[in-house]
Amino acid sequence: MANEGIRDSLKERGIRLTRQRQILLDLIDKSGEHLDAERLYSLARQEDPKLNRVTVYRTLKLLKQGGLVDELDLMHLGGDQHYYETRMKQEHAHVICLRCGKVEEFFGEPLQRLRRQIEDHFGFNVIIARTEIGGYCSHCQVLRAREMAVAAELPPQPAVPKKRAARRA
Amino acid sequence: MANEGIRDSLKERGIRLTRQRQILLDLIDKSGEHLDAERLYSLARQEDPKLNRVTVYRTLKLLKQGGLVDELDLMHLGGDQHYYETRMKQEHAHVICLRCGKVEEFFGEPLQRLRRQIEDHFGFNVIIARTEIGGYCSHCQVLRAREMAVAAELPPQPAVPKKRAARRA
DNA sequence: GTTAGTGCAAACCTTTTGCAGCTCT
DNA sequence: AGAGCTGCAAAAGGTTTGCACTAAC
Repeated sequence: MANEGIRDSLKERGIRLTRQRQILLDLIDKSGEHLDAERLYSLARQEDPKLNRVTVYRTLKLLKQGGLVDELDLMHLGGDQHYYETRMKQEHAHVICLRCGKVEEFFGEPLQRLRRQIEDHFGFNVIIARTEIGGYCSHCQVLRAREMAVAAELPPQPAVPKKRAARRA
Repeated sequence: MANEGIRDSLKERGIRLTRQRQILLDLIDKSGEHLDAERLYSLARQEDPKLNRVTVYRTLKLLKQGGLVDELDLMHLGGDQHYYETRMKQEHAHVICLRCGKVEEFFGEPLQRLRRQIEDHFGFNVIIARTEIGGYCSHCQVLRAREMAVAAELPPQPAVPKKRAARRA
């Protein structure tokens, strides 16, 4: 278990480390991807089928308020849900491909510089910074160019209804 | 009417400029604040009481897809709705006070620099960048310090239920 | 006269709340 | 025992969709 930082932080504030929270904590902590509540719920149920969706939301809220996880939108590409990541890493921007949905992380000095400038300029006390960048990754740029060329030759396509996520069980 | 840029852009793509859209366009364009759909709807109804909320959403989607407005979250301080602003201005970050809710805009070279670095680093084609910074404005920093001091002396406060926005009509 | 756009109602997805019962300490 | 948590059901908030009617070109 690698999430001792989080566990300690919770204990200090008298927050109980229940079985459900341990499951969720472990999942968030060791997941490579950016999980949303529904995905986290579905993973958690594999370990405890009784665990309720509401508990997932309550736990996420707790962690968010405690500054232990960051909440992301990832440009709302997958819908209006939120995504979560542990707040251990250095500040970084999320770079989201609008075509394939791949998410890259960018670390670099402009982020620190931006933070510093805003603190200086406004006398602002920065607590949390979120930078999300949408565009096309190198791979999708060529695919997209091709798609555009084809679309230009064809009569206007009948719009395919945007697929929504499957109704939850 | 100052929104000729938007009007032209719509016309070029054969999108009709209906009375409803003109109302909404004018409101978005000349509003100083960051409007959400509900606020826009309420303003629009003052000019046309028959105008439907759905039309507001459809128009916003249209403008967003056309790259004519940017969609913001403003750190979800006021709830999970989105805010909109015309995309005429130079790229800027939004700086939101987590206590009083005031939103400042920050223009500055770190933003351009960040964009450039990401394009170079990933070979990424940046279409839209969104930076939102939460923290405490200079004014609220002192108020907050005072509040914390008081809270520390008092027994734990009974949590006041978070007021949700009034149910829509 | 077409085709696109509107209004209405109803659905949808995501998240929150109320409350009774359970569980850590 | 007592505060804190959970699960369940139900609601809320924000947004989208289906469809018949209307209006812009």
